[in-house]
Amino acid sequence: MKRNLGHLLSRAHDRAGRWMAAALAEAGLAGLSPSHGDVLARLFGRGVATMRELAAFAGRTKATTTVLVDKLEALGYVRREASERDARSVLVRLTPAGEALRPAFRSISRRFCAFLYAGLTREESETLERLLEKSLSRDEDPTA
Amino acid sequence: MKRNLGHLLSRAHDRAGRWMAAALAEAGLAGLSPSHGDVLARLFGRGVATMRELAAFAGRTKATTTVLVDKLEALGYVRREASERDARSVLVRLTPAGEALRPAFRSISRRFCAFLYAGLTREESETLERLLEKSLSRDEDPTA
DNA sequence: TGACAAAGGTTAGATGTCTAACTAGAATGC
DNA sequence: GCATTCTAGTTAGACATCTAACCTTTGTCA
Repeated sequence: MKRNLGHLLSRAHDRAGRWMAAALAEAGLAGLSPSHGDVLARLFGRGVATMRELAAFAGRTKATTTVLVDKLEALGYVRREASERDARSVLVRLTPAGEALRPAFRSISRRFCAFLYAGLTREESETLERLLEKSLSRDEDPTA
Repeated sequence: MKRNLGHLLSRAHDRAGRWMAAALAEAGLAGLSPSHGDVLARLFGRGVATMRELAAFAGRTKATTTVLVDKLEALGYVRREASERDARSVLVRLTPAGEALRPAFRSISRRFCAFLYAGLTREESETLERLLEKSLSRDEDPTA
């Protein structure tokens, strides 16, 4: 035990982020970040979502999500709509151009998994996921 | 197997970063980021280091490290010195004010470990480290 | 020795991210 | 029914980070 879990997490996270940024660029989506990918992934799964849902899914704040959606909207991949049920709420939906990204995203997603789990056996992969989930599942700040 | 290792890594990394930022603020070091902590940690271990060494240790680029050291220097914790052996090189050294941070950093480091490994048995902790290291140890971009 | 490449650092500009403050609409409670 | 409080989202300002371009010094090699 080297007690360097912090460093390992940092390196693993950085590497995953770099891989994803490169993959997005390679797919003709230069300028999009992994967080933009999270937003799109959510829309591919649900079709429509509020800003709040997108923020929660991407693990970013509302403010950041506003900027992320601004960019996707400027690029023509999504559009904002007013919600009928709640006038405060904004619904984000894929445009046809956004829908057209779906196959590229499936490919990226599949290769991303292959990248992340490369070098690990199936059993090791499951163990790694289980331990990370266990580590994350306790109360938010046990030292407070 | 949920195939969500990317999300898990992201969450774990974010959480560790937030914990560290809060701990630094609590120690009277508000405004310092985990990367500043990495730079200081290296100096506590080695006493003196070049920009290049600090960048490698913190896992940041040279440009970022310049900014990090700028801030630590402005706060009076480190100072830059010319290297005698290589006129291109800059040596970074702790000032007395920087040295004075050492005990606070020991405490933070210890509590950080306790935080990261909380909820895991010793064996689980070792397994988690080993699997992350194994995952990180392959070639940089096997999909290229 | 002299040209050219490589390496250490910095600077400039862009971007993703955060917190804090703000607007506007919905819920709650007396 | 009206005031208070809460919630959804945006904006402004700050900061860490990156890449690209640059300067200076060192190393290489013919």
